[in-house]
Amino acid sequence: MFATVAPIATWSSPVPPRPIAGPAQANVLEPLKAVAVTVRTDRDEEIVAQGDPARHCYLLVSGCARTVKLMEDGRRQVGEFLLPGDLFGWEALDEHDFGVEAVTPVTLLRFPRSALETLVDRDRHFARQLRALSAGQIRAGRERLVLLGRKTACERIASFLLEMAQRIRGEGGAMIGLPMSRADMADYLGLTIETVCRGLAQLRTAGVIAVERSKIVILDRRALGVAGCETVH
Amino acid sequence: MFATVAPIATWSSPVPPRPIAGPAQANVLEPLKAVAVTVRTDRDEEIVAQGDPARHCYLLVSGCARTVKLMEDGRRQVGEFLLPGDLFGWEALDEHDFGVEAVTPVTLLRFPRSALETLVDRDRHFARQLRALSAGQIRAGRERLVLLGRKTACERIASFLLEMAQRIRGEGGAMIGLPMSRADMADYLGLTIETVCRGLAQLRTAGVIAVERSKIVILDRRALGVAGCETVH
DNA sequence: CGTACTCTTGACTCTAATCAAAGTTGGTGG
DNA sequence: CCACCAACTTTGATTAGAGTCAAGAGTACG
Repeated sequence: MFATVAPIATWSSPVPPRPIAGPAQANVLEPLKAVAVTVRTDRDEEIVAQGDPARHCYLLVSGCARTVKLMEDGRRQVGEFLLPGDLFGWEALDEHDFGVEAVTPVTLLRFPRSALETLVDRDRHFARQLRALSAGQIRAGRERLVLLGRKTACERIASFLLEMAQRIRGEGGAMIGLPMSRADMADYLGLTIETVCRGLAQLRTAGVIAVERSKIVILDRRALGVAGCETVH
Repeated sequence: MFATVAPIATWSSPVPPRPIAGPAQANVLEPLKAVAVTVRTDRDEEIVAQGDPARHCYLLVSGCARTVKLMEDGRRQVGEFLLPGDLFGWEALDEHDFGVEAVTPVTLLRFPRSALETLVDRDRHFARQLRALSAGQIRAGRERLVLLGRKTACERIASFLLEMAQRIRGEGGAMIGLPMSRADMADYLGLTIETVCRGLAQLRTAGVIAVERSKIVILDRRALGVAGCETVH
């Protein structure tokens, strides 16, 4: 079925906030790479434990990771999904408030937070990029507040799919391969696994998307935007 | 009743992330004050409209304000409450994604975002402070994600009271005067007015707090922390 | 003193969670 | 290569927590 679905459209929306280490920016991180250690991790392995002393920062090179906060009774909230080029941990104070776990096998660069501090003080250009990164994080966080505080289950799911479609940007067209399980999606969206399934089913029935496990095709981007209460960008 | 309630305790928790313009830091903003305009606004007046071009930043001097996102159908999410010393708007890209409204009559300093950019580039000390501020914002935002994504109504309310108690730090003891209405609290916590009332009533019945309109006394801080799922700091 | 507003409480509804069970899929080993 | 197993996903039935609707109480203000 999926092999026969033609690419529907290329994105007309503006470029998403670009990761700090995207192709065009890779050079600004060069000084850090000198002191960086490459780390490889298997699926579901822990990269940073919640509460770890925050000595290091991480730059995700390949794969997908999730940041996680676990409550004492086991309730779990996924903070964000990290994709290649995403930086984690520079904003820690004394310790990492969220843990980091591999969603797929991942490769990361690990370097001391002090190295980042030094670079920021020395390199005005890098400092500006880091500022832009912070601003993007803060704004994205606020968008999540609206999602978690005021959107319905189905709206959250639609918004999530749009976000992922923008960020993953696979080879061809509107098909996206979601690296994370339904459980991860649920904990990201403040829902349960079952509700995520039902929401996807509802969007499928409405003809907005096609779903097959982790592969999702956006059939009607406009309708998905409406379903997610995303004002047209 | 409230006049007879003795102060219960002083806070034993660590200092909260300090606003950038608190007494000790006031000096670093001096260069900005030269180009700043003082703005005064009445209760419920709009200070920044959602979607305004982001030419200015604001430093709240006195009173309380809320940042607000309105969805097309009228659903509302309060992003944060701004208290004296809080900075708003530096993180905007092209436009302010949230509006700002006065909760009480407020005084603010308004200055061009470009002035902040300049200061940041020139003053390493200030840049570091701004970085600390961003980091604090990001961490606070993540805490909110857990609150909105995974906590029950009553837990959200308990967490909120603790946050406000820390930030407002009134003259005497455990009594806090909340400047915002139940509606503002509800939109901050992703709840309805009625649910906020019921949650407060529940905490009152449990003997954890005393409530009278906007005046709230924390009778049992430990129990409130437990009710809010706040791991002991 | 009256009016308008906010807050509180009650009754009922509805969305999403929970509990339960039946498909799917992919990986492993025979 | 195929069968089996464990994990994940999907769907269904029921429950619970928060939302909605409604009415009344308390306050602040003119």
